[in-house]
Amino acid sequence: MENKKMVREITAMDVDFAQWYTDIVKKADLAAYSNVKGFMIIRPYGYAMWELMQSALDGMFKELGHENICMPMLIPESLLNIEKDHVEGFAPEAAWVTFGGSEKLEERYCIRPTSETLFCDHFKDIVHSWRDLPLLYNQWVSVVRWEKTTRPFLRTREFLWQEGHTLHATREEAETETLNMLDVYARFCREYLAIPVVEGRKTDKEKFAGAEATYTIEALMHDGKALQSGTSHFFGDGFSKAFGVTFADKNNQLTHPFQTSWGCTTRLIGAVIMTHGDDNGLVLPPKVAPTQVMIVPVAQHKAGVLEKAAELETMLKKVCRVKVDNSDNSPGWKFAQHEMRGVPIRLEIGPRDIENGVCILSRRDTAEKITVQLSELETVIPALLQEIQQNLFDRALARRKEMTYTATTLEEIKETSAQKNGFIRAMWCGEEACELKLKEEADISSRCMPFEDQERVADTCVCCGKPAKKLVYWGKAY
RNA sequence: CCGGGUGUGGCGCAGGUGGUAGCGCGCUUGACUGGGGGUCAAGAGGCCGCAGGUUCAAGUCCUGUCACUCGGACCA
Repeated sequence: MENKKMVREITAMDVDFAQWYTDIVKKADLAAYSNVKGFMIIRPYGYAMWELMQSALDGMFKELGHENICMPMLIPESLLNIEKDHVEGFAPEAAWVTFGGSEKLEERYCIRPTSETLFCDHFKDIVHSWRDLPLLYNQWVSVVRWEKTTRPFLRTREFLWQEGHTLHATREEAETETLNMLDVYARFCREYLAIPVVEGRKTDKEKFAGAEATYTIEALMHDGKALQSGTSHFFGDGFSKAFGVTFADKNNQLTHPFQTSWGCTTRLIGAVIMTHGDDNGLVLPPKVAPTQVMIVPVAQHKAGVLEKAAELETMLKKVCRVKVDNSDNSPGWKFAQHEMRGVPIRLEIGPRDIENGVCILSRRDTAEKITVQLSELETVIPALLQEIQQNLFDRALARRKEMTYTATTLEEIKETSAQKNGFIRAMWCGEEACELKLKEEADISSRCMPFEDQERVADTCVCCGKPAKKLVYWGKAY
């Protein structure tokens, strides 16, 4: 058995979680390193997950009236420079194009790190009247940010994402949009990824460059570190003013519209891995598992076994994403392999089962095995997939609760941070100085000011002792 | 960008004080097998990350460099 563990070559999670993560990404063949430093190749299995996420999210966006669009990849420097805070925020990680063919360009182009400026420049041309609003746009593209350290899915120099950009006639409407879209993300994480998230507002220190307010969903990983899993920004009319976007309102007054943007990325794949995985590898929520049921024939050389497996596959295709593993490997090898890749249900079928008209279903999340009549599969499997989906969410939520602490004094928060990883609920006065001090002394940053759970756990700031304004979730983050 | 670690067949690793490159797994061929990574037999596969240097002789010592990895700073 020792030997078999070595063959599996997955480091145990509790020994070194970060190492476990990078190992499993490679072993499960989700991604590979490219020859371009800091860039990642998303392999078919990982990309299939992304496609499932993409299609679910896109459906949610469209239901709310958003349309897809595609902007250029390059941003003229002059355009990027228009909004001061924005350019300062992104300058440190901008990548530049300076040549076109053999000719040095008059003006260099930034490879988009985000597309607010491009959208504004376009909005300026197409918005004239209140009748043109709102504009509800989204694009599925990749962006480039020259990160110093990279980690597959969590931080790479190029990543796939969607960025929604909307323009509204009133402040209220734009604010509502910002919060609605945050809620779409939160719902998506809960319902599809089985990841519970804390919705809240970022402090000014943590907000997006150029935004008036940034809202976030924060998830908690297996090791107690937080992961910012999606953001939604309210820009006010700051960008419109800077870019000269105007429209004639109902009173024929020239007015600057209000803007939002929101995005989530392939980082969500990392979130799924780090939220649900275990010592045997990935555990995928059924809704985003490329293969939901893997049929493993046993004694497949015997007459009728492969035929029966294929028959079941055809039947089950109507109710789930199913595949047969009829490769040459031994059944035991296949079991381990598909567990490592996180397939939610394994269906074992062999000669004995066929005789009895049954098969065995094995759950990835609990390792539980049940014997099921073949005639009942079409109803049992969808129900089981749903149960697994729910169980993963419940489990993750329970773990998050266990790893959420409360602190009221500086000593207490330092001690909690030193001993535990997780969210720490503590009051805050609103001063950036206290955020900096907590980073310095307790090694934590503010994750968000949650919408819910604004319990007044103390009257004074956990750091400076001045009157407290908000409850903040603090933590170590990826 | 700063600090630690690691680069040796496809993967995981071993190779004190320099002296003909090894092991496990995988792979190939065949046979037996098959309900948790099976067994036997016979094979194939390596400019030891890269570039210099020291030496009669470098995987091993020195210098440089690159890549990966962990942690920090910065960020989705």
